[in-house]
Amino acid sequence: MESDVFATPGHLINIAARGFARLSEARLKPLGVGYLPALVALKEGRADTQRDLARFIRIEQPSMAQMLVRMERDGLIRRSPDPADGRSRRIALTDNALAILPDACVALFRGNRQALDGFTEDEAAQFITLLERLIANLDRLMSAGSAAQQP
Amino acid sequence: MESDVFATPGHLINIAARGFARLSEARLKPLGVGYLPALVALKEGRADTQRDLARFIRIEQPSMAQMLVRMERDGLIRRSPDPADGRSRRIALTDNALAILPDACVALFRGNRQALDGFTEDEAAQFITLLERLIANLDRLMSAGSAAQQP
DNA sequence: CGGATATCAGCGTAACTGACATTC
DNA sequence: CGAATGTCAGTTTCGCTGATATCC
Repeated sequence: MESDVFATPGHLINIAARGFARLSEARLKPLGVGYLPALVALKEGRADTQRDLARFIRIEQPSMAQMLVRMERDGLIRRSPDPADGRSRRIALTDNALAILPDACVALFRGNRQALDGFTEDEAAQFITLLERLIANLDRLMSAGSAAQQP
Repeated sequence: MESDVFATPGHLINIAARGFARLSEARLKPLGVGYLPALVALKEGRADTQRDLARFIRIEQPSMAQMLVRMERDGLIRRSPDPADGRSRRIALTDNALAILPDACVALFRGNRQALDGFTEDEAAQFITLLERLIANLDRLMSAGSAAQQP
């Protein structure tokens, strides 16, 4: 069985993820790499509380909280008490973030386009589709927990 | 132009990588997730010094060194002075690592197979190919970017 | 000496768990 | 009261850079 560990999706995806991270870090210079999904989610109104953001980004609350602290430190968000719920805080983008976001998105899209250099339209589209199917499988495996084991 | 940040390869790959990491962490219970590539590289004789391992795994030397410290701490490797080169140390797998590795690889392959559940043979093969092309593109982008630094 | 190998020291991010406080 | 929201504290992993030792 010539199964090559170094040609598994898991390993390759890990390499690709690190490559993207480094490229993005170089290009979105002043901006934390991991911030963008949260910033865009906020801008598009997909979430405006820590809880919703954490669910959307798919991380736990403390991780989200920590990121929000950094984002606030970096002047990207502001948090104000929620009048309707004393436990909650409303998260809003600062003007600075709104000013930076468009360029950051442009850089992001450009990096993604270049990463797909040489891909035909069909290949790019299928790649996205396959990735989404793979992620769905991983979700299913995790939520199914350690109970399900079928070869 | 569809500008959905949440459907970019970079973002999806990042989600997939975290999914794989969590799945692997759950399955390779006693084993550090990131260890496997190094362990397999050692077993297959693809590298036996820190320098070669770092190049193969594609991380910097201090990162590799730190991982080797953890691996040594966890009883997976042993390092002995290289008689032919006083600077270098030969890295060898312990019996414990050799005993654990096969099962770990089985678990790894099973996870990868399950992640590709529903993929046809062609889809799986093409997915790998596209990933490798994407990684090559990222490599090119990074080396080009750092090489063309002119003040 | 100059270059390669490894290590030390320190930083930053990203995630986790567990234990609260506060408030609905 | 019980559940939800958020924060605090501590840990681990992983990666980086920069600054040495040491050796070829």
